[in-house]
Amino acid sequence: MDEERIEKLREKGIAPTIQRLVVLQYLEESTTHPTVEEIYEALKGQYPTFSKATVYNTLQVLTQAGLIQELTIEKEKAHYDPRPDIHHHFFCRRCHRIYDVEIDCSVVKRGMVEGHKIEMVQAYFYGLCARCREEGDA
Amino acid sequence: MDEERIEKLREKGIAPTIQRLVVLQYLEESTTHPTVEEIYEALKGQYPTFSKATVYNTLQVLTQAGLIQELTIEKEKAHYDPRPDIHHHFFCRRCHRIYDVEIDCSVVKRGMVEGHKIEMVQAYFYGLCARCREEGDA
DNA sequence: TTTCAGATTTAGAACAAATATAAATCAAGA
DNA sequence: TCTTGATTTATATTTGTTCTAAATCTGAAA
Ligand SMILES: [Mn+2]
Ligand SMILES: [Mn+2]
Ligand SMILES: [Zn+2]
Ligand SMILES: [Zn+2]
Repeated sequence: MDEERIEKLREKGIAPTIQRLVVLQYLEESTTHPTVEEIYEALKGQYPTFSKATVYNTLQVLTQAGLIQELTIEKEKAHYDPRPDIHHHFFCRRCHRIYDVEIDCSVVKRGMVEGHKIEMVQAYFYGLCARCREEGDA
Repeated sequence: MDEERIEKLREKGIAPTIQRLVVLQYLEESTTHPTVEEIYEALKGQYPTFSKATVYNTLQVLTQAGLIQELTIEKEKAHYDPRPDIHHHFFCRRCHRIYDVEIDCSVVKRGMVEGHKIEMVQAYFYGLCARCREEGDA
């Protein structure tokens, strides 16, 4: 059930509309850090009048509320992550998959770098992923 | 003199045209991690027929050659960094300044994370910079 | 129940960064 | 000097995102 999800939104003062619940559910069930386009394409069939503007609006609302986070790992388009906590990511240049990476960095924990107060962190590793490395070369 | 700069380009097989030298020099003398717009605005007066397309082309060539690097620290627009080596950055939400941050991360040094081969790294810290913190609050 | 007001959704226009295109210019070697 | 390929340039196009204004929905008040 999405009772949990409804509660999650209510706690942040966000009206739990069907559209918002569907976007949040899709994100939470995904592991790929999807883009707006991917979210929209996946959900538009399910809901006839569903609009891309709503996807943008919803993701903005959820991000601002700290329920999800936005990744700028690709220059061209934003990706979205159902996990709002600080964690790192790996982007494969071959298959374009985005992996979560579990590392804990002492600097992040300290909350300060060179006198600057850290409020958010994004760390992106780029290269060739394990899966792609096993297959063909380069 | 820009003899050094000419040599730098030649080593990478890049023809040292005036436009490329001027862009590279501007970048090397900057400390702000400028955008295409900023680079173009700063240089267009200096060179009458200078074009924004050339700035885009040049930055792409220099980035691919590994002479500079591109930062996706802001979703809206790319910033450019004369230092091609791995180092981290801090972005101030108040003044929008981008600071270099000198940290060395053991994961980066190892060159591997969870089976994925690391070829490049971008780590972005966001928050309130030292300068802004001293001044007004929030 | 009906009415109303504010929030939300929606379609499409507008915007901005970046890329693609094709003509003009340049530079080096024959 | 002529030729050829690389580079620059102006402009058009593309793409992701934001803005706008009308339509729709929802919940409270009458
Ligand atoms: Mn993640
Ligand atoms: Mn830097
Ligand atoms: Zn891969
Ligand atoms: Zn600041």
